Amino acid sequence: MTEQVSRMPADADVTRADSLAREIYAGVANKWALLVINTLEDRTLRFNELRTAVDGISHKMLTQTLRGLERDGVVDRTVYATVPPRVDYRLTEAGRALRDTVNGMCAWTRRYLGEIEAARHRYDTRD
Amino acid sequence: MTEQVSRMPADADVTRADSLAREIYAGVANKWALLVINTLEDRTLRFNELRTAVDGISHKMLTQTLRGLERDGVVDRTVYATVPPRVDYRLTEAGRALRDTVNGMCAWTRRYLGEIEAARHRYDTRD
DNA sequence: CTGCATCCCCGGCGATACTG
DNA sequence: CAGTATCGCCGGGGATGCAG
Repeated sequence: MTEQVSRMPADADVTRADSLAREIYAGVANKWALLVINTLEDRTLRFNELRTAVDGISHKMLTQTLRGLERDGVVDRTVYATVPPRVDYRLTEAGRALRDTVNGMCAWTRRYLGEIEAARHRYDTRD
Repeated sequence: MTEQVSRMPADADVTRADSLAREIYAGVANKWALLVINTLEDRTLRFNELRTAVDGISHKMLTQTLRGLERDGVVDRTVYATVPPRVDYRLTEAGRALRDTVNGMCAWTRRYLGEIEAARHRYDTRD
């Protein structure tokens, strides 16, 4: 009996975990999040330092991206009660682990840059 | 003299390569592209098989994503002149290399699923 | 079955202005 | 300096229909 009633919740948990993973994956798999993670590397940066370093990102998108990463425990946010205020951002342990995989994507881009360019030219001039 | 005239183009090339890398990075760093790459793995799949497997992706987005990946030489597209038509998609060598790094992100999600969930709860119930 | 075009709407994102 | 809120637009992307 216990086996029967416990089966359904177990399956439901698997489904929930899957959809959660999907959601996390989708949240992290976006341009700005990955660029921010890449930029942070091992450094501790302030809001405007990040804003300058990421280049192309707007004030709003940076805030939004940082909130998401902070919520997921990827970046750590430290507020200093000074005036003017100062806020430091750095990667958490989970964030550094993620950064390692993100670096792999960067390496891939560099490694295949030439091939991709060639493939594009072939594709664009086909026929 | 040759050194002087060759300097400017060299710098320009670096800049161009950087922006190209950025563009490729941005193109690949999106939810649907990564999910398609993950789904393809080592298999060869037809359009509708992919459509079903990726779940949540629309007809239009799948077409669009596949075109982009095909153009960048990440996926290989094979058309059979049969009726009804049949089109097979598979990862190229570059695509498989990219998949390896993408798998790293999946592994990361699984590894930190619990921590992320906890971090979210902490964030959402702070104060 | 696969792919392209069209329409249309919702929401992401930039710009701007205002608090602490 | 850092963050929040509001507004407005442009475009991503879903739905649908048609072609090969």
